[in-house]
Amino acid sequence: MPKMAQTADNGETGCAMAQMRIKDIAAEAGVSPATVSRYLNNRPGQMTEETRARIAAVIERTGYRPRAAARNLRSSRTNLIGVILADIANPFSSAMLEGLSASAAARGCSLMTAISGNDPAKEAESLTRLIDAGVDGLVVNTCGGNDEAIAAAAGRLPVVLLDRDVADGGVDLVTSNNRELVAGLVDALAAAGSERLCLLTEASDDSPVRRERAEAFADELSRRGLAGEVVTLADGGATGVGRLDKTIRDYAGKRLGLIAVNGLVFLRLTEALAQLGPSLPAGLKIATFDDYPWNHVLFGGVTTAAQDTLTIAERVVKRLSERIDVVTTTVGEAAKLAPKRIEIPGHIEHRASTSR
Amino acid sequence: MPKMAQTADNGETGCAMAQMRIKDIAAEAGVSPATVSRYLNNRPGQMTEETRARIAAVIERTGYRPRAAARNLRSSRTNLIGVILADIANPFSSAMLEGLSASAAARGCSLMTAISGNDPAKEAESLTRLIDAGVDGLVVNTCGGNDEAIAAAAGRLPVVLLDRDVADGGVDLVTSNNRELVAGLVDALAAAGSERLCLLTEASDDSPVRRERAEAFADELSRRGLAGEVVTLADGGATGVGRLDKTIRDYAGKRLGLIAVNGLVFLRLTEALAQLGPSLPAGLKIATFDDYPWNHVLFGGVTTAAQDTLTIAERVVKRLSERIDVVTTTVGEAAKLAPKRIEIPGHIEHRASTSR
DNA sequence: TCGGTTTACGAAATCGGTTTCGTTTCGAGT
DNA sequence: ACTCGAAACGAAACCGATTTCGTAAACCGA
Repeated sequence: MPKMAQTADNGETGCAMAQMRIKDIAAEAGVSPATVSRYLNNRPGQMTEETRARIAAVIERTGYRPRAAARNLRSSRTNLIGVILADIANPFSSAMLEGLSASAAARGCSLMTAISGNDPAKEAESLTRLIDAGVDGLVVNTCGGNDEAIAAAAGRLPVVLLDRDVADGGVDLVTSNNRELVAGLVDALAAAGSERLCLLTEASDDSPVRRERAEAFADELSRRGLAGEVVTLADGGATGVGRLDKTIRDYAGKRLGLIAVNGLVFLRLTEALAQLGPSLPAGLKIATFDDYPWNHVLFGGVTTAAQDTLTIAERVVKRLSERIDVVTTTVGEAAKLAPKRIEIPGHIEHRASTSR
Repeated sequence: MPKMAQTADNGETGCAMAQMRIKDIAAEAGVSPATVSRYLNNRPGQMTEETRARIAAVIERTGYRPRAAARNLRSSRTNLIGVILADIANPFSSAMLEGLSASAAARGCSLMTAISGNDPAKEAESLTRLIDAGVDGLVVNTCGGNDEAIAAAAGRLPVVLLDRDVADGGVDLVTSNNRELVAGLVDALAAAGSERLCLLTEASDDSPVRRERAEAFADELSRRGLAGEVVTLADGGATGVGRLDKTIRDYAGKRLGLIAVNGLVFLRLTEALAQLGPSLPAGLKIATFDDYPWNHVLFGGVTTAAQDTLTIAERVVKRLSERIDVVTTTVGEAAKLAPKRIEIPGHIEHRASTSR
């Protein structure tokens, strides 16, 4: 015999305690739960303006909020977007997170975040944890080493890669237009009179982004007939700085132009230069990627290739939404979206470090 | 008449497609769904070692993963922790997020994050959105202006405040020991020979943190009989820098010691100093809060009050877990935990800016 | 006025786990 | 051998929404 587990006292005691359920609202408004549900999701099967008003009034009065868990179960949608970030200390990542948060909120979604700290094992764990949690889609700024796992995930639910691609290549990717940015920095240095250009990179950094920037750099040099090379610093410690130091000393006064491939390398460059003196050696010009707030201040301002993080975030969420909509709309395997590569233009902040 | 909606074909076709349900596992292992559920949550009602092994084998083989939404619905727990951050651009916040992420993951929880961008309206919206999503508890780094809403939330679910308190005061708070840190910085400056100290703050910053540091600063000065004052910069733009500029010029060569109340103020201070010259004016000593990576580099290294973000994060999650456990364990209103204020000691990074 | 569509809405199945409660089995005590 | 209590497990209710399907009323053109 089924138990009677309805709310016992339901008199007009305005005391809307102990969490209302949709059927309570329905009863109070004199309609069925189905109708309330339709109201909540304003579904095609419309209702009388009068019914709508009655339901609205009850909900307003009781402060009713539908339980997400129940909704998720039945509809198998959570309105959650999973985000895996490689390195939150990187301002690019934090800016990204802020942008993603805003764009997602604008679509009524919340963010579930995980941070791998550049550890592939953690990244893999985050991947399964977020998927198990039931996210509708996934944004991954991968640290590498999980390419198959990520590709596999992309086969099971919408995934958009952020900034860093996977080997396979069958997954959506949103990134800055690195070739354009590299060209912009080379432009700036050339205009400042640099005759020989170096792109500074780190040995441990074998990311697609680094490779792309390095290739673009080489292409750009040969296209303009400029001299230059890619200088790879040893990781951490004095060795790298020493190498850098040498490079700088070798060329000091010879119209050398330096580009740091990312903010971390720029930090190490700054340290090395600090040993030579607080201001730039004469004739040395500098530019960098990643627009840290400090770039305004160091050396009186460092010319910077700034990424349009807000737009990137927006496009990521937009693309993910498209995929999510397809998944929940399409019946079978039909209408699979082809993987897409989206490049967002950035811009160059011209500052004192590349003035004449 | 109830429909037969079981999985139709269930032959030994190892092809474990279309998402297994707990009853499929149960059938395959020759037990009831209840037993599988007990296995998944290793519940007190134990089972035969043999049964356990059979279930484990089936789960292993099929790669079954329980659907979180269903679990959440019945148990009304989500293993989700909501996090609201005021300003993700602040490295303190990103470090915090990383720490929270790790600590939460260690307890099998995921993070739902929202970023208010110091906008009270967004913060309020995030508050309701996260609560509606069903988080088990909430970590709030408030930007202010929502004190009653936050207090109200704390009455309905576990809430732990991060760094910034609310007016009411009835909510758990985890923060750095600001008095100790201020004392440490004053120590460093005094040891470096500064005779007159200024604490630089911003007009727009009326946060409890700023107040606490300012009070501690004043106390520390009078305790040691040192001269000094709190200097409030006008917001943004030249005015603030001008004010600062004047202060510095007035005192230059007079053993002035400056403390930036946070990283943002330090940035502006650096800008102002850059106008005077790339290295510190003679006799000027500097110290700051918030350990940005650049603090190693600027002025050859800036003495910094560093917060122990990892420990803070860990204690936040621990405290939140305690509250969550109480909520889900306790029957009635009994055993309410009293609000608690937890202070985590930080430490001073002594660098060149306060050397003799 | 009448068949044929819409439109508005309700009854009940459903999502996939968890939890309660009851039954069977098994071992120990006398 | 028989009772009793605990351990192991199954049947079925349950969480609270969504969704399907069916029906009655309203509408509409001929």
